[in-house]
Amino acid sequence: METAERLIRSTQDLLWERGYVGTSPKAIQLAAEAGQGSMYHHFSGKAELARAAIERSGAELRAAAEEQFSSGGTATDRITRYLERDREVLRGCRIGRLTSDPDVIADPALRAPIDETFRWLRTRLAEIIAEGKKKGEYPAALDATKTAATIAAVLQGGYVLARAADSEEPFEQAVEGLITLLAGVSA
Amino acid sequence: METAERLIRSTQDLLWERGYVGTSPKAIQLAAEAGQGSMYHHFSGKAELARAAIERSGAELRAAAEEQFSSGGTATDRITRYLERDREVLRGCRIGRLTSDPDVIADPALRAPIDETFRWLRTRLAEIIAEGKKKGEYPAALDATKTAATIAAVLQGGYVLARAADSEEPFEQAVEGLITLLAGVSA
DNA sequence: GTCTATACACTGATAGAC
DNA sequence: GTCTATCAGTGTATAGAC
Repeated sequence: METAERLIRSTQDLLWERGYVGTSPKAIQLAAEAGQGSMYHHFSGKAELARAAIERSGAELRAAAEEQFSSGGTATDRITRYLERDREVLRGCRIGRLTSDPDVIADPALRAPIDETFRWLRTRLAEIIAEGKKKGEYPAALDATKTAATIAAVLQGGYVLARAADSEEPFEQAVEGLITLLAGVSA
Repeated sequence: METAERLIRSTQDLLWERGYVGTSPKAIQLAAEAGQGSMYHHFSGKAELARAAIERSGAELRAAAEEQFSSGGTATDRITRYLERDREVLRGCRIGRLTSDPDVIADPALRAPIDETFRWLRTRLAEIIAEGKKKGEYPAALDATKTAATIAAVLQGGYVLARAADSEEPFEQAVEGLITLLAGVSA
């Protein structure tokens, strides 16, 4: 694998594991088996490398979600499949966890790919709910945008509760509770 | 105010603002207007000080939530009041945000007060839902524990979405979406 | 493209004086 | 209790050789 590619992937891993503040150029170089000069030849510094890594992770997250969204069945089927997909719950969300980092949120270049990813997710969920409304699966009065935000929030919040408890249980409970609530508004 | 007290409060602020990894003893001393020697006289180091600060923040969070929970009205009234309480959404949750920090999650002494706080919150929400079930406000089949986890998750996830978007909007949408879903299962 | 050398501030403490 | 001195290590680069 090329050096630049190894640097990006190592940064993705370290950002997931340690966050932005907790990730040093030195640690990236070590993980990527690249020297100082090599890293600074390919990237201007930690921020640019992080931007590349976050963009990559965002794209991967979107692709993984789209796999469930584009699978067949009713809107509820597709949403449920997305919610119940296998996840490494205790590691948290690679993208969502970065929102805790003040240096990420303060830098528009680093926040942008995170913003885009969640914006895409909420929009995509809203589209699926809107389709469900058209087919009579949900009442016409259901607000697709708000419901989509609720679904995205349950996942992100589920990760938080799970990491706090050092157990996947609260994540699973939150998801199952949401599925029950969604069933309650179904026609 | 006493020095130890000032140190704890400054640490609470800095942990909220910068996280654990991003908060240095020096920054704490500066904020608390205390010298090095003073800080290390009162606390063994950064970890012990953080523990005191997290415990304090957890207790404050519980007290603030209990204010809404113990107010009058139906279960839905009390939950809605809690969900719609004024919050500094873009700052995120003082406790929840710390779950992103690997050094916090790795140290049982630091994770414990976070775990306790969310465990209390989920239990308390479940009690209120159970009361609602007894009074016929919710169907007997509704799972109080799961629904409680969903509610707690929507708040924590709402913070994540809001910080990603640099806007309170997705938080508010997620909360409103949840309230609609809860109304859907109400009798 | 990659390497080594250098730099300077900051981190998280410890030691001992007052 | 608080202060100042000191310290080994890390963070985040830049400079210039190869």
